[in-house]
Amino acid sequence: MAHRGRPRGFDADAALKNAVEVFWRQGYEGASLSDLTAAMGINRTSMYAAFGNKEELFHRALALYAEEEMAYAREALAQPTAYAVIETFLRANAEALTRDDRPVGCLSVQGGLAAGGDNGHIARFLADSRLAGEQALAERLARAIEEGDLPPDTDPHALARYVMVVSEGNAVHAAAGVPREALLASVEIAMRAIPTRQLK
Amino acid sequence: MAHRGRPRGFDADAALKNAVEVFWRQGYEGASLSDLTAAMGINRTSMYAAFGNKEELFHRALALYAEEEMAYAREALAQPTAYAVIETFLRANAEALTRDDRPVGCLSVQGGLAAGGDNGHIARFLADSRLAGEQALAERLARAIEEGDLPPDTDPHALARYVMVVSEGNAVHAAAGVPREALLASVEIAMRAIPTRQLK
DNA sequence: CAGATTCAGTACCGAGCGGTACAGAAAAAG
DNA sequence: CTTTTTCTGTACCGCTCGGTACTGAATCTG
Repeated sequence: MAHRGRPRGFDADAALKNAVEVFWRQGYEGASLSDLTAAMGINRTSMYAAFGNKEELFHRALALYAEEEMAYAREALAQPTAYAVIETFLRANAEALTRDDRPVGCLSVQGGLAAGGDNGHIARFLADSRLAGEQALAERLARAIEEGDLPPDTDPHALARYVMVVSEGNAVHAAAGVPREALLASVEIAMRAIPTRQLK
Repeated sequence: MAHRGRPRGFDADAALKNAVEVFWRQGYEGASLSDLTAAMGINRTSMYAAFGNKEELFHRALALYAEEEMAYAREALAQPTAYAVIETFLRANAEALTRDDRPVGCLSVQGGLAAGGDNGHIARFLADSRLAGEQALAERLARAIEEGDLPPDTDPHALARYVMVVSEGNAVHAAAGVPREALLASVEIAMRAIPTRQLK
């Protein structure tokens, strides 16, 4: 199928990347179309032609965020031991929450927590996406139990949920301006709750 | 000073209590004046006469929330040992986050996380109020160190921050619909990071 | 009683929202 | 060249927002 007419004059991926930052800083409801299009450097009309509407733009933005800004999570899952998986994840998470070239905090956490009215499905969508990460971690921990890397009576879902609780709590702290070193100190304490193979 | 004119025809405290629930469920920006006055059972005009404006109403609502819904935190601080203080706080917190006669989650956490634009000072105000609680806990833990109740090399601020991280992470989970038992399981794991006098 | 204050209710303000319509220019295919 | 598609830009849609003005009735003090 051939292409007819004037081609798109902007880089949709680059524009989406800029939209991510706006949603990250201001949340779904707090980011107005004027904010978004201004940051994306394109016109209102072009945005609707390229992405459909605000909600679809948000979905695309969250997908890009998960792919680029959460890459450390997938890398952490590849660590050889459960302890290393968790420690790598939480430390990288604390650093990602406080990168000085990015908004502080986590897009998924602060993007839709307050959306309780008409946009309740946004909050549910974000919660489900976080739950998917928690599930992936639980499966990795279940494998660790099979490998004798965690005590056999460990509940992998409960442990994964605890890790995500620390991650999200740190996200709330980061959004409040707590510095990186303080987040890492919380990670260090949190790691004391993780069983190690040696202690078994 | 005497009172002249028609007296107020509604219970301001009861109306404020209803406003708390709306802010709790929908956040600061998500709660419209129509939502608020409808729940409070009073007129728009009466609200402005009694509370000033939306932001002052929110301040009053948060104060009432801290006084009534966070009473368990002050009770927890009165526990005899640091371990008991933390465990009592986190368990009561998990239950408060999932009371079926109240909105799920924490007003302070979900009330203003997404407020990044004009209402940024709301988020900062909420963060400061959470920090005050963290500071109170840190002082209680410092006393515990003096009493030999925690190892002398313990950093009370870091430990208090960790406890608040767990509390806020659980608040995020609760807002996502995670049930009480799951929150309590995270508390149980989190407690493994808390030193006890016996283990010293 | 008169005067003061608050009541409930409604209509309205300017502003911003998400989204659309329409303009005229630009760049591709045939 | 014509046609088609997308471009940029502006104006506008209906709606909701927080907040105000005004009305007439109600209820207090003095």
